[in-house]
Amino acid sequence: MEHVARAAGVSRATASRAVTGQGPVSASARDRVLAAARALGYVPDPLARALVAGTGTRLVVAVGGTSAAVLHDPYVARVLAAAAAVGEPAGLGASLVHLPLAGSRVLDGLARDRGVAGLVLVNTTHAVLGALPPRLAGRVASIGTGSAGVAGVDVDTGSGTAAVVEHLLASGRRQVAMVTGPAWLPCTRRAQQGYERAVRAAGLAPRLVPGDFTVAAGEEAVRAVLARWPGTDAVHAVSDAPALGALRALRAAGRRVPDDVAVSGFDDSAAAGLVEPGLTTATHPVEEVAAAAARTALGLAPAPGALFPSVPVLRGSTGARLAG
Amino acid sequence: MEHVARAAGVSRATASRAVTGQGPVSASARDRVLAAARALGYVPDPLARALVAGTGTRLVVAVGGTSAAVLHDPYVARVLAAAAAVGEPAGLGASLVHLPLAGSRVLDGLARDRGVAGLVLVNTTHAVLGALPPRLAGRVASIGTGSAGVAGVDVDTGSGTAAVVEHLLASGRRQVAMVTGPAWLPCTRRAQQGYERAVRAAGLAPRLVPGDFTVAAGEEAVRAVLARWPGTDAVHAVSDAPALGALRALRAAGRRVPDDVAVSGFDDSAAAGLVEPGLTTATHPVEEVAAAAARTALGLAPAPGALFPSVPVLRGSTGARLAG
DNA sequence: TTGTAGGCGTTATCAC
DNA sequence: GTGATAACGCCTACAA
Repeated sequence: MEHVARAAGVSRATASRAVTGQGPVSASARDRVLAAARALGYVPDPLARALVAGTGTRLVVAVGGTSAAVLHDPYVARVLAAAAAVGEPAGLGASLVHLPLAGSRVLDGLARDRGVAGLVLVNTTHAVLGALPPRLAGRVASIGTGSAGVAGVDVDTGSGTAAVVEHLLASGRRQVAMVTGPAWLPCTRRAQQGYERAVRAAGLAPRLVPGDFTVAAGEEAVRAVLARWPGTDAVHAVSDAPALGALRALRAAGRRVPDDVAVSGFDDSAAAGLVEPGLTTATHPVEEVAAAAARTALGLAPAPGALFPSVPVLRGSTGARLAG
Repeated sequence: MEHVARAAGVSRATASRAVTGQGPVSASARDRVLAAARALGYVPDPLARALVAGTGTRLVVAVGGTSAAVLHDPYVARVLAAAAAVGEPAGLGASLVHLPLAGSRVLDGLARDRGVAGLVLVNTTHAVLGALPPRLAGRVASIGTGSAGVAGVDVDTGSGTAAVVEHLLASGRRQVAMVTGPAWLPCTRRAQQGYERAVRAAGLAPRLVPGDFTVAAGEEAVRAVLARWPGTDAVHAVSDAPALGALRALRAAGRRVPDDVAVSGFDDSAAAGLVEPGLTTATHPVEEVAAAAARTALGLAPAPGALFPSVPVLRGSTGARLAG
């Protein structure tokens, strides 16, 4: 910038004002500075800017979970990529950290780290929300559950789930079980409530089995379902991975899908359209949700007022004839 | 750090030497500084460090491709996550950018941007390697094709592919076609050569059809294969996505897998184990490869001397009895 | 071995 | 409207 200022015949201060657009600058000076900057190929140093502004240079995506294995989840990778895309224009990178269920050590470290520009919480628990250091205030957004001080950005999982379950019921299923999310994760409650609402509206009783976001959990849950309610004719899972596990376990148990048992999931992951039969699920804009959370954490935009929509995607696993 | 130094009764310079481990410090002074740092919860500011060192704060993952859609590829997301994991301890974030096939504009911008600590190239072309600005020298690593000035980190796709194709041949297949990678991507040549080597060793002629890393390309390629060589009894694809597409297209064409036609892919993606029949493929340590590239770009480690290994994973799509 | 002083590139606060 | 000047937090000659 020294060079730019000299080339334009002004001081560094004026040059700075011209490139940032902040503060008073005469039109002629501004034009000369901008021209010089372009000619010299000047690019402002994000570091120095962040240093003086005290804002940090990276957007941290912190994922709650019982083990660091959650960091390998494809969904988490999508969120990270979306966060990186939001930060890129401003020269901000994205980081990925695991947040143990009961530990504010990581959170404290993040709060002290001056390199942290913003924090996006994934799989947010009340414990995390409660342990959030005050220094982070205003720079945090949560995908899912929010709180008084933390903006929550989320999908209308309740309606999305209810719509999928209603499809199961409309196609004649009467014994519909659900593989729920882990008990420690509050935002999966809404999906569960959507299921319960739909099932009760049809005059049926909910059949809940605990699970999580893994294929293995879906397999195990289905074995539990079949043992407890052998007549089950439909299984809905809190996300696609356990639904795919359910598909496998049902097949292993000799049940035909969708003839004997229908299966549905949630998220419309890449694999949902590839398996045979295709997995009925609900889609929602993962990248958009993550980007909105990232922008909110960075103070680039206010938290969206409404929930992002979730719409059913009907495929063969529930007997639908629509292509996958 | 001011506080830490004062608490330890030394100057800022000594405190700095103690925390960085660089330069001469007496043991007693070092211990006092470290103790004080811990007590005060001191965390060095990565920004200020990078500013004075001129090293940047983010690790950029640049992905070559005909369109920005490559940024949504699950494989790219895995690479980004691995890069983020490598940078995290040093307070470095990761960024994701698209590199058009024929454009050094992006590369030039990256070279000027002082926030860039290192660059990891994915889907590297010779054009990109040739257009690499000298200012980036020593801070770049490529996953796949490298060059004189750019460290290449890669998988032994040749042997991995050959091993999978040999499995096809060993199980009696005689008309084995391959869906190759895009012509502009040099590193997929090695996979193709592995296929050709295996096929020729069996006294057969190669049957090549161009494709890319998408499901749709696999579907289209299979239609071309069946039109040209109706007797085809096996299809190997350059990666899992086109292999899964091949699976679908074969089924749509009324061919049974694996009875009529065997199918194999490469990468061992998440979906490979979930489809029915399971997709035979070759696995390799994507995260390790990406982490090695990231470390190399950051100067944290020299480029690995040998190729990372790729080993076949046999599943039902080639008639293997091993579980998927 | 230690302290002092200078600088990394930028923005913000003042006088002018 | 403009130009010095002081930060931001850290590292590193250089001198002691």
